[in-house]
Formats: sequence, C-alpha cells, structure tokens
Amino acid sequence: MENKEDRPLNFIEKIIEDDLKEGRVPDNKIVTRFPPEPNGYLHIGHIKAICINFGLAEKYGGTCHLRLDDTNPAKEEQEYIDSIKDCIHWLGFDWGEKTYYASDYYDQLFDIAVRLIKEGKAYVDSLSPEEMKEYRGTLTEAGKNSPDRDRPIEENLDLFMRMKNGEFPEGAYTLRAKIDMASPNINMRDPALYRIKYAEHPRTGRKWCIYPMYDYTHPISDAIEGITHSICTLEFEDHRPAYDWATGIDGIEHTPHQYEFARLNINYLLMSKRKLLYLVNNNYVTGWDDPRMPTIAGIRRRGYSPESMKDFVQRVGVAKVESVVDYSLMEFCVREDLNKRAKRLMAVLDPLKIIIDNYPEGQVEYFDAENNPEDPSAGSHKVAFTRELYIEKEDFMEVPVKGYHRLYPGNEIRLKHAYYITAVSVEKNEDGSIKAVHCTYDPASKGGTTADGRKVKGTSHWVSAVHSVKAEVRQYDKLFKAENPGAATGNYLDDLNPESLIVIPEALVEEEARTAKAGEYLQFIRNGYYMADSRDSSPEHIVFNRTVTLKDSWSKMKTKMGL
RNA sequence: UGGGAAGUAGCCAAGCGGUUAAGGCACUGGUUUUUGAUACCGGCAUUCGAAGGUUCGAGUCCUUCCUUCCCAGCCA
Repeated sequence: MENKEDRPLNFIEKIIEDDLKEGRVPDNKIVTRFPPEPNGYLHIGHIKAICINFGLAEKYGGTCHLRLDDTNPAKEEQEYIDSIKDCIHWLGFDWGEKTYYASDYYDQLFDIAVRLIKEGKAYVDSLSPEEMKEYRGTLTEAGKNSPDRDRPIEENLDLFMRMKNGEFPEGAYTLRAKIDMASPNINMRDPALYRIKYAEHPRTGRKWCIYPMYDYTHPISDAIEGITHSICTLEFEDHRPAYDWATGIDGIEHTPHQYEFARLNINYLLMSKRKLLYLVNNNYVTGWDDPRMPTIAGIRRRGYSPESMKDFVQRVGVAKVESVVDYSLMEFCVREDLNKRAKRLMAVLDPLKIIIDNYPEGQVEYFDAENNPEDPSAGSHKVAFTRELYIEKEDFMEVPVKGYHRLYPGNEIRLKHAYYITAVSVEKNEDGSIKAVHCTYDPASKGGTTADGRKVKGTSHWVSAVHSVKAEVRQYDKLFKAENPGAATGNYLDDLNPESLIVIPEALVEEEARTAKAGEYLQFIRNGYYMADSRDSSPEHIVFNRTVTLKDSWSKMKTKMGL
C-alpha cells in the first residue's frame, strides 16, 4: 500500500487505508463503482470521478464496477451507454466482463419494497406532485403527514401491485418510505421510492411501468454489488442519511458507505449538460464531439491525450472544497505529455515566399528531420529543400523591432534542419505588400551548423514551395472568453469567444504530414500541438485540429512592449 | 431565520499542538538550446476567513462572528 507517486494521501485514500488496516473491508478487497446515468455524454468533470473510482481500485488491488444508473427511462438511451463505455476505455480503464445496470436489480428492488410495505415502512400515496410539495414543508418549516400515510398495509400492498400492473396513470400514486415528515433534512421527509412511468426502457423495454428512485436504488445497488466505498460528489451529502436508511433495511447484508468529494470545475469551461445541449442544438458548435466541447469526445478529437487528463486530475487532487481549477493547469498537463510523444513536423500557417537566389534552380535536397528531440528512439523523416520556400509571415520583418531576432534584411537565421540564410532584398506587389523575400544561403551551413561555430539567434521552420502539401488547419481556442461564462451579463452566450475557431483553409505542411492519422500526436514546430481530425480529414483533404499552442514568451514580450 | 458542508498565495493543495507554513500551476528573473518550445537554476504566504480564548508553544484545541456552496423532482 505504499504511496508510489510520493504524493500525500487524499482524504478518501486515508479512509480506505484506515479501513483496510482495521480489517473493515471484506477480504481486504475494496470495491468502488462509477455510476453514470446514461442520459448524456461524459465530460471532463466525469474524468475526475472515473479516475477516483477506477484509480482507487487499481491502487488498492480492488475492483471498480461500471454501473449504468438507468432508473429513469424517460431520459436514457442506448447511444449514451455506448458512448460512456467508449470514453472510459479511451481513458485506459476497464471494468472487466460484467457491466452492471441498476435495472438488473428491478426484481430485487421490487421485492424489498413489498417487504417494506408489509413491515409498515412504506406506503402508497395518492398525493399529486403539487400536493406532495405542499405537504413536504419548506427548508425552515416541518412538513406534515400525507393523509395516506396510515393506509392499511393490505391496501398498500394491493395498490402497489396494481401500480406495477399498470392499472393507474402516471402520477396517480407513488410508493413512499415512512420516515419523518418533520426531519430537518428534506430528503428524509418520506422520500418517494417508486413512481409510475410509461416509457420504453433501453434494457427492460416495457416490462415495467413503475421505476425506483435514486435514493432507493443507489444504496441497494451498492449493497448488492458489495461496494465498499461509494464515492460521489458533494451535492449528495444531504442524501447520506437516505443512503444509510436504505442500506439499513432489514435483510440487506452488506453495508457500504458513501463519501463525497468536490466536483471538478475549470474556469472558461461550462459543464452544464443543459447549456452544452443548447450550444449543440443551436449550432454554436458542430456537435457533442466538437473539439471545443468539454466532453470527452470533444477533447479526444481535439487531440488531448488520456494520460494528460489523468495527470491533470491527479494534480488537482481530491478534497471537499468547492474549487475552480485554472484552465492553464490543464494546458500545462497536455503540453507536458505531448512534448514527450508528439511527432515534430513543419507546417507554415501564414506563408511568406522565400527565394534563395544562390541556390540552384530545380535542385532538391532531402534533410533528416528528427521526429522528436525528446525521444531519440522516435527516429526521423525526410524533408525536401528547394530554392523557393515558405516561412511564416511573422518570421520576417522588413524593419525589425527591438529584440527581434528572426529574418530581416541583412540578418542571418537558420532554417530548421537545413541551412543558414540571410535576407537580401524584398520583392513587393503593386499594393506594397511583400511578394517574396530574396535571400542567400551559406552552403557551408548544411544541416544547420557551420564549422566556424558562429551563432544565429533565430531558427525558422519552413516548407518547400514545390513539395509542400495543402491542409486545412483548424485553430481552436477556448469556447468562452470569460473565466466564468455568463457571470457578467447573466447570459453565457455573451461570453462566447468569437475566435474559438479560426480556419486556415490552405496551410502548407511538409509531405510527411500526409501520413498523420487521427490519434497520432503531432507538434507543428513553433506552432503548437495538432492532431488530424477524426471526422473530416482524408487523404484528399487533410484537416488538422490544434490541440493547444506552445508556450509563447515572444508574444508575451510583444504585448509587454505594446506591439 | 431549518439542515448539511467548506474557508491555507492569483488557482489547486499538503499540513493531524513543537525548528524558517510541503508541492504543482500561474507569474517572474536568469542559464542552456537547431522550436523565442523543452530542460535547468532562482524568486514568489512573518501568515492560515475575523476576533477573542486555552497553552511554555496554535494553521492545528475552544468560543463567537463572517463569507461561500448544497438541499424543498413522482431527476440523478
């Protein structure tokens, strides 16, 4: 049970280690569970819950169940179940052969309900939703008992059977636990156990027309599965008494315990399912897997690695303070991971033509370009060099500003992997814009160094004018430009970043980029990390998504100098 | 004004009565560099929401207060 990462234990790990040490865990095997309701797509916030539950099981040699909490057929769909499974696998976790479903326990749950009725601990209530609300009282006033609370057991039993048999319309009756209408905890004021619902369930079809509620289903499901540590988010703290009530029902052997942690919040991001749905439905984004979406499908398509996201969650930690993590931490994590694994390529996004006057026309040289300077085992690939090339527009200034050490007339820079060049003259269009920059190269600088060891301060990436390939490059940025979208005006749409996607229809990439496939991590040298788009990229029309930029101290300096 | 929780740096987060309050991100200086990237070195809380108290000694214990979050679905 040693702490490999040399990181202090979080409060849940402490509880577990203590439980293990004190022999409170059956067979010394902890059992956790990740219990999403299949009513939508998983987002970054879920990654935390997934990592906690699966991670804990991994760390302490236990198991973690995937359990679909499918007790509300009105909202749930098979599509979501499939997507949830896919996302967990993408993160690198596995739940083994068996997928658990709350719906697997419908029979047991029903039997237990019947038992509760027989023991006088549950009753069938005919109050309408509005009446029930009235009877529940308020936060500061006790509720009052339903007129049906003392209905005879036989009658409750009969009514419950008839509810099950579909004799009543939706809303006519509920089954309620008889707990305490005066409890200061509203969740304990005779919570509903079952409601009537005529809906097609993704797994049980039309077999049932009554469905168990969360507060009743969840703890019993945990108990049935032998969950030892039931970990959920803070908003369920108030439900713990209900959880304990349910696991305390006579005849339930195993008693799991619920622990709550703070959910993950990240600034500039929106996690609300409702708001994300609005963005999708109203075409602010292209879908749930739009690379700007905080969904797992979105960040995956954007080019984030699962390892970096796990690292991110690890660094954030697990506590009970409701916190908002800096977006920059997430960016740091991807960069750190991608730096070690991304294949380096050269891509010119905003081309400026360079003509090397003293380089023979028609000559082609192939240089070796290392795939990753951080990892020599990654090998290298070839790049073609010719007399006419393109570099980034921002890598040339006719009149350089102070501190600029890229190309400008009279200055020598290095073309990555190739030669030193010096700008000699500027060829202009009629409108005064630069048509091309004429340069000379030093043949003795082949490979990017010279025998005299002279230093050049700037190194630019480039592509051959004849060998480069066109590609669409999608420059993604944050979807929202405010840390807390909607905080200022009350409408999060006001904070949408108009520059969250800038499409460069015809960027020029080196030939090697043709081999890139979705899933392969790339770095366009000096531009950022990229990945081929899983949906739209094809050999005929290559599309790259920008995952994240590189850190850029030059642009920071520029803004500091007021440029 | 009921109940449940939480307050340590710009953001996370350790700290569990005993030398100068871990660490990471951000920020910031510098070194190296064939990516103005990376890497590396340095700086960044006399103070822990506030005020009292206990103690030889308090971020840690006690009291009061303040602030923030969650709860009144037949959602999860």
